[in-house]
Amino acid sequence: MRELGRRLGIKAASLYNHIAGKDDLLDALANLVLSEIDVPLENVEWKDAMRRRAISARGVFARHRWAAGLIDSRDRRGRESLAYVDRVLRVLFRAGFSTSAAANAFLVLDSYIYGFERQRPAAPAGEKAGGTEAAREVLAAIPDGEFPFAARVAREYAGKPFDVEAAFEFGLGLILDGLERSRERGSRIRRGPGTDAAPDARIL
Amino acid sequence: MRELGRRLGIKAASLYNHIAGKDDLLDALANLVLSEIDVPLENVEWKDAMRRRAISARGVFARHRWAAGLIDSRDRRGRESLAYVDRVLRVLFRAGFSTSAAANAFLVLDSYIYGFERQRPAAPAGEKAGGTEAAREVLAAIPDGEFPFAARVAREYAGKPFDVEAAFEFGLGLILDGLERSRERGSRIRRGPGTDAAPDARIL
DNA sequence: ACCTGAACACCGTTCAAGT
DNA sequence: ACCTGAACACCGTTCAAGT
Repeated sequence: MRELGRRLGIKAASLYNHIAGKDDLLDALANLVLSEIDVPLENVEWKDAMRRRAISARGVFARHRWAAGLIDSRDRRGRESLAYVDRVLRVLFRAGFSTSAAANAFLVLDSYIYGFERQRPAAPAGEKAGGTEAAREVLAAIPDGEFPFAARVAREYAGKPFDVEAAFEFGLGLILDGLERSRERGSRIRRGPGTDAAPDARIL
Repeated sequence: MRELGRRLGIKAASLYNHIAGKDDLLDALANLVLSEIDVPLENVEWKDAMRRRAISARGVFARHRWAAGLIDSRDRRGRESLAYVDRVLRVLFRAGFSTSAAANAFLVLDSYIYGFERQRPAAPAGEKAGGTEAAREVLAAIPDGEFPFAARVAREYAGKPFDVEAAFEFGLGLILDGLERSRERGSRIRRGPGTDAAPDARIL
């Protein structure tokens, strides 16, 4: 607050003429970031829509390393937040996911998306070249002869850069394929003779 | 610090006779939590070992909601941290993962594990019965007629509890199956005639 | 060796006083 | 309507003084 005031050329106390408090500001910030994530709605297959959403979200979280933490520390009741959730679920429902299947798919995907950039050691420089420096530091921290497996990986990436985007899309592909498989499996099972499954209970 | 001192029946300043500072303490805490996660080494197939690790970690992060955030805000150079990474990689290497495949598998799995409990709305009470209260609050926050898809999910879980463990293991299964598939695909491709692939380059 | 009180440089926030 | 200075209740940390 004090720092923000300073940057605006204003005393911290004056901020309270414009916002209710720090929480208010952080909520607004979280919503702003959320609105940067793009969720295609028209003319897309669900898998493609989710892939594009995931990639867009990861980009945002890579640019603003604090963002993922901020968003899931706030609760999900702001308009922007609800609108976002609604858009994502809309895509899944339209693709035939049941209520619980959609909820699970959402949770699985977002766990991965939100967790990814947090896991990744902070890469100071560009995107593609990420990790090299971090790997070198880890390597330096490993005592001689200890932790050979960790050392092996650190040595690998101390040399060649780690392709962050490729790694993300590798995991994303796994998950999307898995969701599709379980969706098909779900409907196949339920479509057996004599079953008149409510669309609500197709999977899980 | 001041609060911690109070609980120990001591002034905050006295803490500095025992620890270097707050950062020191948080590092120790992160390592302590890490050591609670169990990574089976003997007589286990990699998939089983990773599944057990994941379930154990999720349990820890569910019990200590601050832990996942703490751990990935610290850097990975403490002994405990390195030992943990080393154990996990050892399992993967022994199962035939290449260096980069192991690194990717690790990153994908941990992104999911660390992201999961953060994503999940805080469930005040017990594990299995989680989410009901949260769902009701979300439902109450949705304006009439708006966000129909979000409302549909909220309505579902305002009634019946959300099975957190089942949801986690659903996603975990997807990812492990996907990793296995890509591992097999990897070795199949490289084992073609005339190829003498280094074990280091089997996948990705 | 360990504790204490006082102080320092910080926070976010409130509020009476100014314009 | 918006800003300011002063103050309040907090932080983590330092350090001379005590035992």
